[in-house]
Amino acid sequence: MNLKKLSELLNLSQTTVSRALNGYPEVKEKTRKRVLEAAKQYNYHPNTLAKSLATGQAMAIGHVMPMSSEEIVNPIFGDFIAGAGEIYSEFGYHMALTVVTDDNEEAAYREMASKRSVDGVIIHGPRVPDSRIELLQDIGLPFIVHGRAQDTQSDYSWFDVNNRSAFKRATEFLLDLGHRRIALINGPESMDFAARRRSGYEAALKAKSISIAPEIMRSDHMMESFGYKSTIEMMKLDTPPSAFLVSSIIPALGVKRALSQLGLEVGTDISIIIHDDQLSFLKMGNDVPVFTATRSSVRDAGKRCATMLLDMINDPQHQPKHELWEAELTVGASTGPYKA
Amino acid sequence: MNLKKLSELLNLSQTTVSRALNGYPEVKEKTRKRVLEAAKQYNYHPNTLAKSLATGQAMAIGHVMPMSSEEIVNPIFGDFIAGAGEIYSEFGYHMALTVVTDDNEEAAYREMASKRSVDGVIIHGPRVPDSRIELLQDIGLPFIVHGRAQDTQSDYSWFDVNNRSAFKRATEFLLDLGHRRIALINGPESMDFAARRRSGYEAALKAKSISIAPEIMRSDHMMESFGYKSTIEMMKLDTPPSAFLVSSIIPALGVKRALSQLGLEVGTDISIIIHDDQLSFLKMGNDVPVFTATRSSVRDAGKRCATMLLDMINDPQHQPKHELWEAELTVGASTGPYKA
DNA sequence: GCATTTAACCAAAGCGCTTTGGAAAATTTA
DNA sequence: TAAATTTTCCAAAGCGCTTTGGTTAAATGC
Repeated sequence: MNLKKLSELLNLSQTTVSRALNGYPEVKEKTRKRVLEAAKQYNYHPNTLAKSLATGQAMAIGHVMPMSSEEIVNPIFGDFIAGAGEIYSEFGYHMALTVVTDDNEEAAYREMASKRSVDGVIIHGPRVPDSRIELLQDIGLPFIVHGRAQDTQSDYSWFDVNNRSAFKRATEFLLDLGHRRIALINGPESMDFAARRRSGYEAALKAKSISIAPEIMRSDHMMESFGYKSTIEMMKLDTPPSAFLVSSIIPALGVKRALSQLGLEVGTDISIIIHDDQLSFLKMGNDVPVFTATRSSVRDAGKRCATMLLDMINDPQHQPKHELWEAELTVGASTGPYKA
Repeated sequence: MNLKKLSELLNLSQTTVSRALNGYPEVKEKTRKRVLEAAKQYNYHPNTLAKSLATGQAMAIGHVMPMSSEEIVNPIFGDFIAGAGEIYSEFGYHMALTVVTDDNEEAAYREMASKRSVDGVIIHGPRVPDSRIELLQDIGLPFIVHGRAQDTQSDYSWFDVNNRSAFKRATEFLLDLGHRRIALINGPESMDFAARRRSGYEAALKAKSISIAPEIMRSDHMMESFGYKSTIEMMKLDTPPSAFLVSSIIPALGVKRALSQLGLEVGTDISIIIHDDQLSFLKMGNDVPVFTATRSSVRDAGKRCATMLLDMINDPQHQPKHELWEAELTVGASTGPYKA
């Protein structure tokens, strides 16, 4: 069923049928009703491609899922996409997902722009600095960054969680419990968020005149095994850490596994505090959370990013917008006072 | 830059330029070279929408991501999509992702078909029975099921892991170690894969004349907390299980957490065997895996499904195809002989 | 009652591509 | 060298929609 057939069936012009369906005023109410009913009866939906071609709006948002050389899929991605997807559905957009290897990422954006297959894109996992920002500004494709990049001259829209303050806060929490030797298990420091987290951690230590100890700071892809391995190694040091600050629940699972294996009880013998993206499948603990954490739902972040981007797209003279969310500290069972 | 401008620049007709770019033979080699160079120079990419409209091929595959009422995002999804996406990229397709709440899923498929925005779809998480199969057959949209559904009359294409044999094998492995009371922590039994897994588990028990004990069998969404809670409860029984068979690494983490908390050492005091989808971010253990597991990479499954679907789409008179992969048992540190 | 406005509809152009059915130019055949 | 064939290119139609610029019929103004 297409417009032509439907209009013939109704003895109306395509113009009128189209207008009736799209809610234009220059069509009699009675006619509109007739059209809507027929559309329903014949399960008519306008061909997306034709519509997009005619209107110049692809009604799609592009997401590029970079596949690191280590072939790790960031679990954050799934939850973020779920959030964003909800918003897209609500407004009739859909999500065009492209999987690329790291080195093809720029080409992927160029293609999206040139093919006119999306109305905007979301940039995931910004690095410091990130060439994608300038690229998209050049080609003039609306975009929003989930996170921020540093060292960028120009202004652009971003949504971010205040990673620095969250990690400063978390470190202070541990310091207040009496911990002085606090390990940092961070994400890859080429990533902007990891750099900011480290900066927050260091700021809190400096404020207490505690020196930064590189031997208890690690940064890598946030896998379970990374947390495990780092912990095992650090606990062998002459003065091992008494607390761990971990960038994600995934490596934290590894930290916990290592500590259990060493016969240490988390929350009493040794403390763990994490940043929790509230991944839906890893909600742990009921009344008392398993991990003390700075929390911020990545799902909600997805929703917000999508909303902001759609707003931008539908407001031609939009100015760059910024939004910074504070993470919330929730105390769980994984932290306790320093035990000598 | 579009075809018209490019052809004017080249002093050629749109026809010739189009043919040159698409590799048709009726264009002089010299001309083709000239066209290709100009296309590159001006960074010309054909407008996807126009191309799709003209050819009738959307060059897109639809994925519907159902959002359960519990709002859980299955982490499997991310890895599967990464695999499928790789194949799509390779063949110039893209992925159209739609997030829907459970009750809107059928409508989402109908819309995709009617809007002609995708050339085919992948069905995730088939249930027993699953109405989507008949629906898609009705509307005539090519599809492949990741998994299988039962109780379906007609033939359709699917790709599946042999869940039954995997769980039979895993159960037998535990039985051989002397375990007689084996708990099953399964996915939701409305899901086909979970039903098959249970069937494999029961078959192995029956073969040894061990009775099925409902009090040590659970099925629910595969969250960490589900594994934890189930374990705590089961270990309170008069005759608690001496081994756990767990449907995914996620609830297995919860099982392990509960057992550690109870002071039991996994692998000696009590055994865990899991089905491992080899989620990239949860690779645990180096030489010896943490968990004994039946393994099957969901990432590879995504690749294979995508390949099969594209094959179907490009072969108009395709017959339904089926592919069943066997999971591989790898022994890790989480299992050991039965200790009275 | 006639001119003017408004309401309701339509024909046709256009979005940017592919593809059909020729036509002109180059090449081969006789 | 003229005819037949092949090569190379092009004009125009069509994919299914939206939208511009009418036109006709009904309503309003004076």
